[in-house]
Amino acid sequence: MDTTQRTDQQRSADRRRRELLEAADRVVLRDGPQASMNAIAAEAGITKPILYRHFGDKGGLYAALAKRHTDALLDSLRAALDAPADRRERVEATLDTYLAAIEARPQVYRFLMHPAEGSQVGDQGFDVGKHSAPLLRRMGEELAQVIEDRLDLGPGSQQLARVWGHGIVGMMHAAGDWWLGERPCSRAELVRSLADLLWGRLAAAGDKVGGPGF
Amino acid sequence: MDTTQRTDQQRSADRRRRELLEAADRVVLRDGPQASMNAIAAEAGITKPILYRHFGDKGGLYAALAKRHTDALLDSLRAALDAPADRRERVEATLDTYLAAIEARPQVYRFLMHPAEGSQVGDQGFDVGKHSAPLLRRMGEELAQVIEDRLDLGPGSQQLARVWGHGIVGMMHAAGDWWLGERPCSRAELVRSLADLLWGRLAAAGDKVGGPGF
DNA sequence: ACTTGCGTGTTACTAGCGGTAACACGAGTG
DNA sequence: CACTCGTGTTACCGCTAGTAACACGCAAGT
Repeated sequence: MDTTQRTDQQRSADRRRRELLEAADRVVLRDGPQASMNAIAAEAGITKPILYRHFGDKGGLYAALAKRHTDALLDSLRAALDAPADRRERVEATLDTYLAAIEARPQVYRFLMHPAEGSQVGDQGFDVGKHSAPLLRRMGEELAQVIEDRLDLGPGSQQLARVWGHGIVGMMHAAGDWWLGERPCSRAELVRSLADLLWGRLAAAGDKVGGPGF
Repeated sequence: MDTTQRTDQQRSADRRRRELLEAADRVVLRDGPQASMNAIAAEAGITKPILYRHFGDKGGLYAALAKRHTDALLDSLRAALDAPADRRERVEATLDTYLAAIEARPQVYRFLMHPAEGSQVGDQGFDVGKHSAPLLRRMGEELAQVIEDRLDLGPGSQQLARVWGHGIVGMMHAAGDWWLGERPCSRAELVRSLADLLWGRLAAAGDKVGGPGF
């Protein structure tokens, strides 16, 4: 009841929670996102109700799990975005950081973005649809803030920055997802191609064959 | 055994299949993607095993359901992409077509892209993660083909076109998703902002405040 | 020392899901 | 009349998320 005791208990609970999260991480990374609560509990050496006491429901556990990876990724992206270099270099560094992250830990990435990847039957996997969006949204909003803070876009800059933030994040995400699956080129080439796209090479390219408006 | 009879039966089966798909469509659009096979069967006025005989499993039914909407969307996108106009106009028309589609039928869109949106408990919803990707991939590949066919990109054009195809589709998708949720601006403004981004306005913008490399 | 409370853990259960086996009716065919 | 074959059903399995109810241990209060 007194404060010190409460603190002790709280600490112990926090440690337990961390242990449970680490166990969940192992299972999810091994079995994919359709890992059952039973399996996670077993990995942690305890039984289901304890998991539910700590995380409420499966969504809660997933959210806690996702937050760890999400925060880590966002931290490294912020670092790349804040590096002292010119704009194109920073953009390329940020793209490369993101791609390096998903390349280094594809299981984590697939867990965050592609929930029911390995599922085939019952499929009560995590409903990541609900939770992967937040990651993309957070990245979009953060990028929008950076754009608005640092670029002079004239009137309507806030709205423009937000559109661009979400659009660029989506571009990075989709291209990265495709690249991770097919590996059609090196990471550096992908980064360069995307930066070229953002730098207007699409508009600047010439037409290939003659045609009316073409 | 004879051909006419087989044809009759096949026709009847196809009609039945269409009816079932329409019933499934109604249920999914009403109950969200976590609609149960039982509910779909009930809406169609039959029982589960018939559904399974027609579609194999839940994924099969979803795939058939998704294919209808996906094909329709891709058709209208192709039309916009092929319109006789200059490049920027075509890009804007395509973006606008996509956004108009998701704006007009947001339930369909959310079903295709955000599987477990309304789920809260058991959540054995469709695993759209597995099936939404194909839509984005198809759009990316088609766009890549168009880009490669019509633009003169110099050496490495095929790879560049594919990166751009998937990247642009991802940009459109993410921006559209965000826009559909928050409606921060009109559709036309969004289209214009995205086209501006593709036209290199990000690179062309000036810095806002003085700084070393900034 | 005895009881009271509380945190931690368990077993045993419910409700609902996807999916399937086994059976039943109806129509055309030898 | 028997025989198949398509269409439909009921009744079940195994699995899941999530929950009640009970049991141990340990510190505090009297």
